[in-house]
Amino acid sequence: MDIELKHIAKRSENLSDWYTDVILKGELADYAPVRGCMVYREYGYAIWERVKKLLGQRIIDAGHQDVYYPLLIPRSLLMKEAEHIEGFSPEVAWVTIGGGEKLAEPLAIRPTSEVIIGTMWAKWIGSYRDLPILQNQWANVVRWEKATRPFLRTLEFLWQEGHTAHRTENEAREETRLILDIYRDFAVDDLSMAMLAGKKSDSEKFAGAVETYAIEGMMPDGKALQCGTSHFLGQKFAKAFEIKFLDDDNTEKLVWTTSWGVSHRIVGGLIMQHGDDNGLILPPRVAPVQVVIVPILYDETKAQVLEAAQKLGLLLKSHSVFDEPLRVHADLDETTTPGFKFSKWELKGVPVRLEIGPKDLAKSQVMAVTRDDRAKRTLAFDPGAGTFELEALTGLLAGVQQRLRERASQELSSRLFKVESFDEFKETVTGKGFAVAAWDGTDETEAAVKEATSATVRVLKKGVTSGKVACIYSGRPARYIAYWGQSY
RNA sequence: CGGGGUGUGGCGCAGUCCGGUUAGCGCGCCUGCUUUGGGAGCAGGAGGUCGUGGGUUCGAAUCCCGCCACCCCGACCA
Repeated sequence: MDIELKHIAKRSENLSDWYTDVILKGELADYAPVRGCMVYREYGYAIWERVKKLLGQRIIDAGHQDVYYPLLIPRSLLMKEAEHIEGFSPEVAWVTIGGGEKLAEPLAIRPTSEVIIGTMWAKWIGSYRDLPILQNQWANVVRWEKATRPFLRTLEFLWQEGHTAHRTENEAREETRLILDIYRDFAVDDLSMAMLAGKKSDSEKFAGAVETYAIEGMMPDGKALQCGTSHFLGQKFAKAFEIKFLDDDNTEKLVWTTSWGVSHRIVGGLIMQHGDDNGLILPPRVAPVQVVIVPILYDETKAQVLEAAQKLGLLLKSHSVFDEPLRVHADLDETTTPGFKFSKWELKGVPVRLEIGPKDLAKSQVMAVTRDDRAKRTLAFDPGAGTFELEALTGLLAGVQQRLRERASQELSSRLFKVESFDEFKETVTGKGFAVAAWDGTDETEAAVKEATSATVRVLKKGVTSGKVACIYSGRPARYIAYWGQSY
């Protein structure tokens, strides 16, 4: 049966409008009365809380501990690392008045926390025995962006920023790559997303980094979205902030540091990679509501059906899926029709819906519908005996999680194009996806390509080429094979 | 930040060009009855001073200027 979708734009026709519609009408977020800022509503914040839980656990499991540093950073600290301030100064917001008086020294609202953290580390680190330092903070930061979009780019955003200090270069480099793996695994396993992971070109590096690695997702409009970055900072910040330690050979050395972050932008990527014309499709691991129960109410049977729906809800709440209590919501509202509820929860992307009506009750079953493929099947449920096919439900949830992952993976594969000519290159990066193309490795070439196509190197493919391949733009011997694309 | 567009009950819009009684419509909302397995129907009702500040005028949603916000394209960025 056809569904009338008068309320949201079609994802297949207008991704941009669809994106805004599902966020506003799905009640994830709303625009705040401050330019470029958004309010996370209950459902949207719940998704972020899931990200915090799942990614946070991976970070903790890798040996890091959570901390919290101040929001405000004295100007003098921010100025200490030259590349860092050069990169960030255009987008820093400043506090110049406090308590009604002009401040002697302006305070920056943190755009990121390297400098204030480095300052404290210089105080805390004395010996090699104090290393490594493995910290993570969940925080908000402000970057004065010119153009904003919910989740993808906002003036204030929520993120996780990790900061580590190490005794040796090698250890810090390993940390950088470990985090990249954690980010990729989190995106793939928990969010069912598809990502390219690799090193950034110099021009795309973090301000103050020696090397930057990133995970990059591909969106349905053919544009890339950077979803997480991991930076090897070398000794640049250690030098600027004099973060030194006495090694076991009794000589004073500078530490090696890293920093890395995933922001709420990844929620924007999650939304875009998984939806359909009916709204969001959330992978069960991150879905705030994994199962919604919709009772089908008629006057004569209302009482029994409501009671059964409630019982089912309680039963499911005590069940665990993916090692966590099942997140179930029984939508017992008697003032809206079942059809309305179906659409509403589909818009919100709930992975599994359980319908229970008089016909089901008579047959001791419920109707289960999976969000991604809308497949229907019955599951045995006996309210009297309190029995339900819990394992089958777990299987349905696992199935959604896996199908989404496979679909995203196929979608990414279908958007990788090996290109041999610059014409092909241009066509690919304007709406099709990633161009996999040889690059001579120079800033000039990357800048020229960006000028001509607005595409940049998103990440480099591993390894250096033999030099026999010609750069897609300059024709000179290539140093790298790169994934190029236009980005958000 | 440059170019383009938009701003009128909660949402989507008409009205603006060419100023003139009580600013309309659809959806939503409230009440009642009938409904309820894919966004229910009928009846009644509430709700806006036209983004905002100034100006022109006897009179401004409508004309002029400033500002703000949002959308699209570009530049910049997680």
